[in-house]
Amino acid sequence: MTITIYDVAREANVSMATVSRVVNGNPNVKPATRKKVLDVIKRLEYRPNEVARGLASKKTTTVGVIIPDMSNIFYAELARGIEDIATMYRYNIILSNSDQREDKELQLLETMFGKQVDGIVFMSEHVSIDLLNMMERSPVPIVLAGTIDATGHMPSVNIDYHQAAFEAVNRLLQNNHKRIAYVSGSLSSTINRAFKFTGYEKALAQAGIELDNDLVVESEATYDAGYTAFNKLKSINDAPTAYFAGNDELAIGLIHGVQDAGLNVPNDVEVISFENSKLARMVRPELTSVVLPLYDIGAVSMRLLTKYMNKEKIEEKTVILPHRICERNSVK
Amino acid sequence: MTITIYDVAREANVSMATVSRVVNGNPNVKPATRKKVLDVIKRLEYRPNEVARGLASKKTTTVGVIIPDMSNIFYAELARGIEDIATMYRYNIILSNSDQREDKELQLLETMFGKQVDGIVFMSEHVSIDLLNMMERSPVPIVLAGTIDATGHMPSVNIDYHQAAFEAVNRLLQNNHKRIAYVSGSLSSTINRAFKFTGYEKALAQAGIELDNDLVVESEATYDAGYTAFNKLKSINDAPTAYFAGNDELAIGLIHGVQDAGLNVPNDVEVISFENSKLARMVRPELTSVVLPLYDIGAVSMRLLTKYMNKEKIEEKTVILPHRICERNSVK
DNA sequence: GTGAAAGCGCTAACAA
DNA sequence: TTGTTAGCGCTTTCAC
Repeated sequence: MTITIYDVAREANVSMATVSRVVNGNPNVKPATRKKVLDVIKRLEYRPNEVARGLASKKTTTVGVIIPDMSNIFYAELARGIEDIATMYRYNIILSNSDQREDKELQLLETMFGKQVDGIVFMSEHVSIDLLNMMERSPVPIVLAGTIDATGHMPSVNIDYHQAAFEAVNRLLQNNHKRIAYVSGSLSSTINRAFKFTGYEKALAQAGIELDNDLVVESEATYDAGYTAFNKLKSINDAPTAYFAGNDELAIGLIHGVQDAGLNVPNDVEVISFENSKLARMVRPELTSVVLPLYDIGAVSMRLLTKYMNKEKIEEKTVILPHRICERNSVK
Repeated sequence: MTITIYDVAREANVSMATVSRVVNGNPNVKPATRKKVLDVIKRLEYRPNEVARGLASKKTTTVGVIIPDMSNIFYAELARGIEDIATMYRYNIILSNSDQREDKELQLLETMFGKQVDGIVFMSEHVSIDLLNMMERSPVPIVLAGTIDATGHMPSVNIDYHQAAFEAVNRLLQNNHKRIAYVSGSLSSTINRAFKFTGYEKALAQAGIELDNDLVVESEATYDAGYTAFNKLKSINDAPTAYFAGNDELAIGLIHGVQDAGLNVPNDVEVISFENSKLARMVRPELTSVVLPLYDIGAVSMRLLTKYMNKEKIEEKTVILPHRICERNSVK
């Protein structure tokens, strides 16, 4: 038998409204009766039913988080930032994996609406029109974390990927490389295609180097793919002497490819990464990398969401966090 | 204006009970009226309010997951297994980080009870008495995933850590090592202390080697800690020639320590790990490791939980999954 | 096969 | 300062 607010009221000889008041910290309760109620609550081990509360108040203090893959270190870090800020603001999180499948993303949004979440943080490498339509008709605020909405309609938090990629490639250019490869994750990812790739392009153009499509390889964003990419590129004519890797795993795969070919990083081949997860220090040489502040992106997204949920005034609906390059030893 | 079951009923000229029946797939509805209702639902874009449903039915189809740190690759993998099976059974997941702090764990349980979750999957390196007491008085089933309950009262899924550690150390013994170090994560972790350590102990004893406490180093379970541990042990008298690492990060730190000291793995020093995450293949040499089936532990835990939630008969309340050693190149 | 009506446990006016 | 009373949107008997 679960005990309800009504039981407490009866035991304490007050109305349920009064119990509700003390439970919700409403100041309009005489200290004496507050104490009386609190005592009964403790004695009966009363615990408010948040579902009932949610139905009555139309607020569930839970937010939905839609993530491509929580076992991916990249997204796990983002999610941790989200969760930390969520708990700071007393929200709980319903976390679901979408595996980047649009149908699942759509269905997950639907599920979260049904569960009456107070808001949603959404992550994906590509936001389709259908998704955007659904989001714009959302009953609750949604913010995009580390994900790009081409229309710019949705609140979002990111870094300037284009500029960051530009700088990364420039860092390589600085060492006089003429043949710089871009080993990217999937180019169906908006960030990879429309921002990082164009940053790469721009840096080359500015250095007067013609883009060679043979030097841009699209693959999964994994260690094996990096390894494979190097082995594919090492034997082409005029092979690249430097690599811009889409993420740390790719970079490590690349480096091991180089080393297994009897070459040295950074003396024979230089590699710059784009992520700076804790993996970056777990290779020899350690990775020089653009630092993507994943945790912060998650945290700021959630903070932004709380502002929407509280109907606070929003200064920046599209926030761009700063980035930098962390110098280590994969680039001279 | 959100539209409710009542709106649908009115538009379809039926009672809300009938709408409820079609929404819930109750067969006692004439096909014609079912169709009529379905049409109205589609036209009005009606979406059932799961909170109201939860209040009325006393089931929320959501389960709580308490995890030490979701940004830790180890737990993230476990959580992914949990989530996959949860969605397979149409549950959603409320995920919260405890950072292994008992007060947070306690409070998180309380929160989840309040949210009326239908069940809980709990992970922690140490389950205190207070926690156990609270769990035994839980209104909903709880299963422990990859975590040990000394009393054996709670349902749980694990591997035989003791035996696995025993085998790992034996693998090293097989190569005639006499000085084998155990670089563990925190020994306040029940698994590390009561199972892996004793497995190590037993293997040594059986080989007639006396336990040397200088060779067991307790640290964080991180890359840096592994690196540091090697540097601490390399210069002691009769330094270890083989290492049993508590997890992959530790193992990689150890290996880089060895290499930075100008030594070779596995020729000068051998290292065996205990985890086999994807990191295991991202070092040179690749790690020989006990494979801890994290994803499966998560998946099986969740499956077990569904059985409890459905009040199915439970065959094994304490499930032990099989393990094995994956041979790669950090051990000869 | 369908409807009426009583809750589920709480919040939030509104009165007193 | 406290109590009364409607709901919140749905499920679930129980009749018909």
